[in-house]
Amino acid sequence: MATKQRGRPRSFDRDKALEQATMEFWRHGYEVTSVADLTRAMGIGAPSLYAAFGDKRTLFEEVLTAYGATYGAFAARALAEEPTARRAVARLLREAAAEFTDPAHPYGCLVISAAANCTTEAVSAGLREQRNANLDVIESRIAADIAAGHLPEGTDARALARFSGAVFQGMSQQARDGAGRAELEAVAEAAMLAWPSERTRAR
Amino acid sequence: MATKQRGRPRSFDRDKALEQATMEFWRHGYEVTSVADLTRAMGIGAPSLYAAFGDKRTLFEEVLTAYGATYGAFAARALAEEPTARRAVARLLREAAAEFTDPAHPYGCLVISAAANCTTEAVSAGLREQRNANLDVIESRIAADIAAGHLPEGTDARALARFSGAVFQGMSQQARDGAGRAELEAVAEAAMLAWPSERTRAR
DNA sequence: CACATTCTTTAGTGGTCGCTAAAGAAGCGC
DNA sequence: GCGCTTCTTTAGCGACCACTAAAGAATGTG
Repeated sequence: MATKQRGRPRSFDRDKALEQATMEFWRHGYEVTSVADLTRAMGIGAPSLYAAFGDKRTLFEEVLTAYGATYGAFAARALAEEPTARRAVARLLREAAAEFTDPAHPYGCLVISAAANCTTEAVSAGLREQRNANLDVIESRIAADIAAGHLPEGTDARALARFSGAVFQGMSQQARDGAGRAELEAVAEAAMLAWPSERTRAR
Repeated sequence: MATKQRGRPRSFDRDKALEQATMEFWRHGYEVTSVADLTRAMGIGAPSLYAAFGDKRTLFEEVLTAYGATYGAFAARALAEEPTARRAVARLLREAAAEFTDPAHPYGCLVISAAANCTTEAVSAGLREQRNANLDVIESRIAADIAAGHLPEGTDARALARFSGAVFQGMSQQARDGAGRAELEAVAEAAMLAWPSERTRAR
């Protein structure tokens, strides 16, 4: 309600500015990206940034949310839409190989690389929790498949989830180091060899 | 020759100061660690640091060299001393699980984490090259084993090396995120399931 | 039109960055 | 003792950090 806006209208596209901020944080990480870097990339003055997005930390949190809804959404989709844990992780890693090397944006995963060497404890703790939460999702999917008989009884769900997450994070690092899509797809394929084979419920 | 030192002697232990600098860079990364952080940790004034170690970048390079000869030496040893590529990588990952979680020093691998979000291009390029060089070592060991008949002919040496490196890097990240030694050992063990089984030369 | 509201622009704040000139302190040979 | 050398201490360089007060500009409402 009351969508009538009074006063001088904003002269820039807020979403596009947020997108540019995302690219900056993605490229250089939270700590190293300066407000001057951001304002230059966003094409606005510092007071406009602070008026529209709060301070640097708040802007970064909004960037993270937007990232999770766009570039990072493939991960949640893979883990939610596939019928089994094995297929979910296989798709997660396969799509990560493509996403991490897409030349349309910085390489690797923002949540993994932008958090590195972050001295702002609140930010680094939040990102760490986000990564560990993703591990929990994978683990619970594996546990469910074990309970359903799709994976062998002796399977260590926590270890297999950690392993899968480690490969995911390693792929992000290698994408940053210049690995190409095909190379990362080979890594993803190799990783799936470590998984126990699935069993169909019937039989 | 001419070991006689003239002038006022240095009042601090250079090696211990280097060790303290190593810990700082290891904890916070190259870019985020300030010279003020370093001088505080090393217990010396800024001019003493510059006289003894050059500038920040030169000090970091010396830290890297020292790290490779001590905390990071296990990796080169594992890759050099084991008879086969498979055993070399298995040992590399197993020992990494212990090393990355040793409470006597910061978690993870300095070469991997200290380079993250490093805007000083010379530094980040050097570290990237070091990581890629390690990949090459693993790949050549695998290729040698394929040639010697220890690994199946169809084995993709580059992919298997990249996979192993990705797990190594992922383990470093997870150690930084709080994973314990046992958990990382489980990851290492899982990773080795992706390797083809070895064949002895005598059929 | 005047006025209130909200944005942008200009120009800074105190603090920290990597780094260093200059002066004082501590060892050597003589 | 004196001078020479090399270190440490003090103090501060210009540049950048995240952030903001104040003034000007652009819209709405009356």
